[in-house]
Amino acid sequence: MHRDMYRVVRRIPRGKVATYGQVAELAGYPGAARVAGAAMKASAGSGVPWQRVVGRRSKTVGRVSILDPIGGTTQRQLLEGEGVEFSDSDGIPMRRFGWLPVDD
DNA sequence: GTGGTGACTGCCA
DNA sequence: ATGGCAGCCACCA
Repeated sequence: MHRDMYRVVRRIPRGKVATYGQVAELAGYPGAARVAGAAMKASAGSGVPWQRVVGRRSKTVGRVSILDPIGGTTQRQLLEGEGVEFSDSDGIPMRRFGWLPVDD
């Protein structure tokens, strides 16, 4: 259920980001990354910090950043506002801003 | 109940 | 390193 996704997204710490696949898995739908995405778009206005959920290959989705086709600009703004830094070459340095469910 | 679609991901060319 | 194709899972028609 989308609610499960929301629950997971909501527990992402401020200043950290998670991938769709990660959210899907934690929500109880391993491999259903696409579903997570669908849930995100549906979450618009649901008070869910969807901006903290990004695609693992956020840099190469058909030649462009996946963060652009959507409300990419808005999302980026929000994330930067939380302290997440963007790299022009790698998008978001998951190595540092990737959310680890353990350091919750 | 069957078929098609998608804010994804991973492997192959 | 970039571009394309196939596989996944849940939801809507």
